[in-house]
Amino acid sequence: MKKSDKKITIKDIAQRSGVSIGTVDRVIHNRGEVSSKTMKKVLRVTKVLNFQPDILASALASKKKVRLATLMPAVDNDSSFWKAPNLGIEKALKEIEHYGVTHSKYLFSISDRNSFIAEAEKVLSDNPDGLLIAPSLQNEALELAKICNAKKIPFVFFNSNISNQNQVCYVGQDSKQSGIVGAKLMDYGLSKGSEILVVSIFRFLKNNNHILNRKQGFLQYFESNKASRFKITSIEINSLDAGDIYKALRNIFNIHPKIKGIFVTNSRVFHVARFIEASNLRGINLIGYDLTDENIPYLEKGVINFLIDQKPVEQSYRAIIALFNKVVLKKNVPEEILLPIDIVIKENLKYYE
Amino acid sequence: MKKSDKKITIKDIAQRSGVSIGTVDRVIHNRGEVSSKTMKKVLRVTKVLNFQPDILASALASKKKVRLATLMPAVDNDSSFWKAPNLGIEKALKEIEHYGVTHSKYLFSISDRNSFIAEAEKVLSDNPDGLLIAPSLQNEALELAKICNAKKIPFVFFNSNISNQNQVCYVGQDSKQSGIVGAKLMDYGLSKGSEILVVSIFRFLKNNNHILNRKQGFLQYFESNKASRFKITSIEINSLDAGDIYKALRNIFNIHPKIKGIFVTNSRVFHVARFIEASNLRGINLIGYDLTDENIPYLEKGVINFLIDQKPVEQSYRAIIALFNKVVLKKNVPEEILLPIDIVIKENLKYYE
DNA sequence: CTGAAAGCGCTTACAG
DNA sequence: CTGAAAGCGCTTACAG
Repeated sequence: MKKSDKKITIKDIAQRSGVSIGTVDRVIHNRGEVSSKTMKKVLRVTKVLNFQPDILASALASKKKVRLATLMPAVDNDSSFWKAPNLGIEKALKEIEHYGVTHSKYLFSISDRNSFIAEAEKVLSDNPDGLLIAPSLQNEALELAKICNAKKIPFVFFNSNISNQNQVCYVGQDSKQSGIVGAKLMDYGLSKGSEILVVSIFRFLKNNNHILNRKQGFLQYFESNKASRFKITSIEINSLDAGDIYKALRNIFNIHPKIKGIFVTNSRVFHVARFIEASNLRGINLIGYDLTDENIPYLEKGVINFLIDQKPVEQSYRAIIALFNKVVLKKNVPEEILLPIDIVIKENLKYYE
Repeated sequence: MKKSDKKITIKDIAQRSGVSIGTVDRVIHNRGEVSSKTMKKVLRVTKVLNFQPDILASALASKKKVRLATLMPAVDNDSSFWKAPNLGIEKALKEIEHYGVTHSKYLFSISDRNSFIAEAEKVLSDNPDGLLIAPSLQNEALELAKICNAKKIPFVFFNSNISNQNQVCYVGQDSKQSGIVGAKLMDYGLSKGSEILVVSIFRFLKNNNHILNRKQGFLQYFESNKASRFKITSIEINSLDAGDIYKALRNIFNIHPKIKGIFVTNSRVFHVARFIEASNLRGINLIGYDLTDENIPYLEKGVINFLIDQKPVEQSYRAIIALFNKVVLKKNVPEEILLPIDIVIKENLKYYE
């Protein structure tokens, strides 16, 4: 709190070291052409005076341009989830544009692996100074990560993660824990002996740990806590076609007509809500993910009881800032930035939209 | 997106207007000594070129110092709630210190109206350029607001609000809506016919709308939705003494032994948790506010089911930034910044701490 | 009322 | 290996 009043500048440290400010700049940025003797001297003074460079002045004087890029899914016509990250990216860019940061976006289709590969190639040929990746198609993203490492392009994963790829950082939710939260909410509201259904809907389920982990977390909660209270059934639907999904749900309800709780492992929960409405089912506890345009009306109507929000806007915002900190400010960035598992009901919805 | 590539500067607009950059600066900052003719000319060019001043360069060149101040409750030994805002204030200050912002803190005791008045007088005699106020003692804060208006000191309310005082902004939660959220969670988990207790604990209850509004929201939910499902009783405890609180609770439980749900309208919910534990009561649904050091252990143990978080760190952070935007950057600030009503359970706790 | 000049703290060639 | 100088976009006295 009481720090010395006057801001100390490279001028001060130049004087105290008996060199010119140009030399000070060289040692601060470690760009060589300095004798080890003066190097040491300057570094010492730097420490002693606790010099903090003024990054505003630095940005002003520097003509350097930094090019960032983002590779993420396009909004598909099934779910609008991927609209939100754009807002976070834009917000972050606005804050850092004064630092000479530019940005390009590359969009792939979440149901088309080839589109991922094509866009990844474009990114690589543009050779950005830093890359933001949503690795929703895990196998393909893994390949990309390897190439980035080879080309020394620092990258941040956001929304979902792949462990140990030398990413600068992962920004997103702990997917398994979010499943546990879903389970707790289910447990809290369901009466003893009820039957529960877990629904996973994704084109390439085996290729997406994010969704699998949620299911695992959900199941684990009941295994460890109250194995006997509920009977749990799971289905996987490897299609985004509304007809296919409807058929699969109708089929499972024919077999298990007494299901009273449904947990959907991603934003496709609205399909289940539609099914419930169309089938005129009553008293079903429905929990899913994400405040998408498709889901929100069902939360408001009470067909969906809880939506778990992953803060998609903040994810991309924080991810860009993390990349900026690493690439531009050379700051240390934490390996993981885990965002809250927000529990959204009709009554607190408007503060998350 | 496609904006003209080159950044346009006061130099550009000086050239295009046929004046010097000094003059441009005068009109941009409206500091007079400019003929209306050149004024108009320069303004026109400014619009046409869509000139955006570089605030980094501006801050660098300017020697101006801006003094902000905060008046808020000290941490009392009953609840640690007021620890959190300090973090938000510090985070904000770190981000804006390059702009020449300094800050002083003034702490009053939430149980001592005179201490508020004493600190308010100190603030006023220091005459800051902007003031952050937590108006927990409403009547006293109201007086202060009036004086600030007279002295033209812009101020932001945070945590709780007093309407129509010409504040720059209110940053905090919608207290009534948070009560509604509490009610919904109570409703969701309680079986029909249960009895509910609403507990308010505060030294000067009548002097704090924030807490009263929460209660009102809670009651309103049940009045409008399910009047008949539950029986609801309320008590007010105008003391922070643990003995007094314990006695009051014991008394109410003697009269209403079948209470199955308790809603506490502020961070003092841990008192009720202690009572429940000590009395060995079972199957009680307990909902309260704030992730304080006192409350968290009871959430973890399962004595408290839900805590509604008001994001105290973010509140103060956003409040300082709002003040900064208004005072330093002369930006427009929204009248209200309403933060989410976060629902916290044991399972998602760690992401909010 | 207006302009020229110095300076904020740093970076970037350029000369030696 | 090192220093002096110009410049980033803006603000601030100072002359006139």
